[in-house]
Amino acid sequence: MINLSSQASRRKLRSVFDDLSRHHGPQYWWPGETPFEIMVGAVLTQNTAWSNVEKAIGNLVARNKLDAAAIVAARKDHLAGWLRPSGYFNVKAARLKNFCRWYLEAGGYEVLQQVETGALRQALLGVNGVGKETADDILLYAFDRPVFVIDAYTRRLFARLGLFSGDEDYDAMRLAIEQVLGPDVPLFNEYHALIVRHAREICRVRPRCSACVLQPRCPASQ
DNA sequence: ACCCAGGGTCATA
DNA sequence: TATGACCATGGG
Repeated sequence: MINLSSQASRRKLRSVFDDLSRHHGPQYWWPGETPFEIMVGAVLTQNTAWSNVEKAIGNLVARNKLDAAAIVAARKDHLAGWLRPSGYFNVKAARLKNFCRWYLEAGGYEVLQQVETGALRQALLGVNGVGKETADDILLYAFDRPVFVIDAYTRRLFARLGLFSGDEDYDAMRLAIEQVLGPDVPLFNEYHALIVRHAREICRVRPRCSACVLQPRCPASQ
């Protein structure tokens, strides 16, 4: 990893954000009406296109099952059926049940909002099916905690900008960026949203534009 | 037909 | 600690 404490790296991280922000405008993330819906979406979007997640959440809403107690009470095969469009539906049915069981036993949103960020992160990581990125999505977007989410796009972008080698440990990369840019919840929120937006709506339409550095096999970055 | 998606777990070495 | 197999639908 390069020296992120240098002024050059700091300015680079800022200027990339400014460019993305000017280009795309505000993103209003995370899509979802409530913190609980954001948490459900974070689990369902694991390695999955958001358009498919929306269908699964739509199924839950249509059956009045977008609720932790209802999900815990539901039969697993029924839940899997509702989650089918989001892929990995058997795995995700189990994961979502695990998460909801923990969420209820922990006391729900108001209680969890009182928990210190590091402890809350550890608790989330203790849920089978919640890994680091999912936990950080939940911390940042459902609990408004100053956590920088590291996903595959973020690794590619920062690696190809020369800020990282790309294969750093997740938390080493996260902490380094958090030190340089934050703590700043609105900035972390918008930065991650812009990176995903940039990959989703530009690179596919114009595969040779500079944004294609976010794609797995970018001809302009190898 | 192929590639990819807003990952994570588990078994194995 | 570090790979590899596995999970699975839907859009480009």
